[in-house]
Amino acid sequence: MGKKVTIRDIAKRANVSVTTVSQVLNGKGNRFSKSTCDKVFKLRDEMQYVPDFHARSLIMQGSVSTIGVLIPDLSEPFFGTFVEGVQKVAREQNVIPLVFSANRDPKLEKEYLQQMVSRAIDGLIIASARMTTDTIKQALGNLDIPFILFDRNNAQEGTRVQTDDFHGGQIAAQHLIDLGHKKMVYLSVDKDTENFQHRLSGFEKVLKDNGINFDESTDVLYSELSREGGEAAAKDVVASGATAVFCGNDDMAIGLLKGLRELDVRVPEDISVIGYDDISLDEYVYPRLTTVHQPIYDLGVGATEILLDRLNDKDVDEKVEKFPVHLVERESTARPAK
Amino acid sequence: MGKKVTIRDIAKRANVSVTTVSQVLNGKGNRFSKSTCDKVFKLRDEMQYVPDFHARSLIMQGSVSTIGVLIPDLSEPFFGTFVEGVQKVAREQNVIPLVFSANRDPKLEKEYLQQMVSRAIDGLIIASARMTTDTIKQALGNLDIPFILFDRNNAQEGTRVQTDDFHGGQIAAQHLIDLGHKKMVYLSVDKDTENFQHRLSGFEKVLKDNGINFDESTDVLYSELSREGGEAAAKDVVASGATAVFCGNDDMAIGLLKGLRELDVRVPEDISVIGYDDISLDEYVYPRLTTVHQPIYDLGVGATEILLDRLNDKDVDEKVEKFPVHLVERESTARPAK
DNA sequence: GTGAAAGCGCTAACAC
DNA sequence: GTGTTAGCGCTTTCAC
Repeated sequence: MGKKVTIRDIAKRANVSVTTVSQVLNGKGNRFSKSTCDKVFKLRDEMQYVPDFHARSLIMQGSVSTIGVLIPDLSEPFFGTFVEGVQKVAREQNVIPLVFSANRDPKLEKEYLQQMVSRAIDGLIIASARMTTDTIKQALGNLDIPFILFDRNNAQEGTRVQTDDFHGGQIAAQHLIDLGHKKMVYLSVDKDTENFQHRLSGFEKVLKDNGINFDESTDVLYSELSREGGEAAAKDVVASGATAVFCGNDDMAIGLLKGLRELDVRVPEDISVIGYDDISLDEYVYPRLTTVHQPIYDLGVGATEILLDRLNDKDVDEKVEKFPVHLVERESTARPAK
Repeated sequence: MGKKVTIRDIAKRANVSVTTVSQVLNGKGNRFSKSTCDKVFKLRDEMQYVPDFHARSLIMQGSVSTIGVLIPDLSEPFFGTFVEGVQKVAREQNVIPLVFSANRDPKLEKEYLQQMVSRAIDGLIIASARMTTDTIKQALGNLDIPFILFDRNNAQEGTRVQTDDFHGGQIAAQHLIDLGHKKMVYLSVDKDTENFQHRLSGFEKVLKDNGINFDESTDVLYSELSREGGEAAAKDVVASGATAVFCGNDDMAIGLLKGLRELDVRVPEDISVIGYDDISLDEYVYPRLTTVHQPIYDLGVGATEILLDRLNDKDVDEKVEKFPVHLVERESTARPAK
């Protein structure tokens, strides 16, 4: 017991050659007699044969079947949802996704990347702020494994899926202006990650266009990109004197909600809060969070579809696919108090 | 470009044999001259050689290095956190975790299981209510791949990690009783999943011991095990006339909080709510959720440690490791109104 | 209809 | 110090 059943074992028991077994089991058994086929199939079930993936893929290097997914942190629902999108497409197209969460550790990211390469993955989806296209290409060696970049990535090249962050920033600003706010701040993360920068640009542009003062040196607040970070920023937000704050993402916004509550600042009566992402939690915090919706699940779906397309036709050009964002108005924003 | 670099290519360029390259690269090169070693290392870097995992593991079937993790849904932070725990230990012990999220689809679960087997994983961690030990053993064929069961599992056998659900139920009941509640209901999922049943038993026992009426046919409310499910149950909860409700898990509790708010029922003034799990969100909902803490991350750590122990010494007995639970008192519970 | 043999990339005895 | 050789489990060409 416990010994792995091989195609040889089956062959022996069936009194046929390994070739026969292999062919029959792979549906290429037209040329064999029905009785032989039946015998082999029966034996496979009986002996619970499972083909050895390693041996198999050692030979059939070509057959698309595994993609790697590298993300920062699985305990964040944001990435979990993204991965679910990936898995959906993978499932449909019969490819196996290998998911690694690298905990934002560059060393680990590289290690996992190598792992995936050595496991002969056919393509990659990478979500990591830290990794540059160069780092990735280097880790990939001179193999030309196609990869798709996602979110928080400074990359200027490479195929990738994105949402329109600039427009997202605009949407947030317009909403706040429509409500009548005159003094707003942007709460973001202290890294010049491209997409947060874009959001700021869009936000700032609309403010300026509407003749509202916005000074990056004082009206952008920085904190950690997490609920804890948002919570910690509460007193800075209050100190800023703003009547509305645009948060870099929903996690920060949700943290901020808590922080403000503890300072006895009412949302949205005293301060309006608008987030970014539209994670499922937004519906369940109090007050329900107004936010800019990003189609996270769809991004997972889209990234995977693009990747799989490229795998099937290697010569598809590098491209950037942008997904639309939109406002989801809930209860954390309102007209400022007079 | 694009062609995979093999150990042979290196050997050729270095004018040595494949053995030499293999040995040197695997740190077993004491017996080779320094110059040879240097040459090989240099070439490896230059040519960006990455060993082929498949070829390698085809031979070294024994060397522990990959474990499979099968969970229901990655977008649930509960499981995400669990997996992070797994990854931590895996990282430390240099094993690679393959994570699959099967979306609660039994067919998919089986498929992924087979995938993992064919990828020659050395051990498994399975979190799935649906899978019985038999199903698993069957999917595993006659291989004796060690596996650890986790959460929501009806299994009566097999090594597994658990928390003390019975005690958790007792804790919840005691807390509510201490606050002075006399009429309580249990909101759970309509599946007789063992651990929810245990929680109920513990809850009920303490109530009865305190001379409080509890009738399973009327005082147990059922709904979906999700935030949506909790929300939907709000009116039933109100209709029950209870002053406190014990929820099967935090997701339900958080949904319930929202549902009650929409019904203009105040928590905890009108109704107290206590959850189960202690997911990180609890701090951020309003009111902050009182709950029974399960060490989710630690469970991931524990499960992995046990698995790895078994892998290193196959003869460890099947065992059940229980992790302690405790009350986390926040703001969603209070004395009932007079 | 069926099987023998080669070989995927690698490691590990065992020679020399 | 270094190379030869066999073989992991599988697929595939080609011969019978």
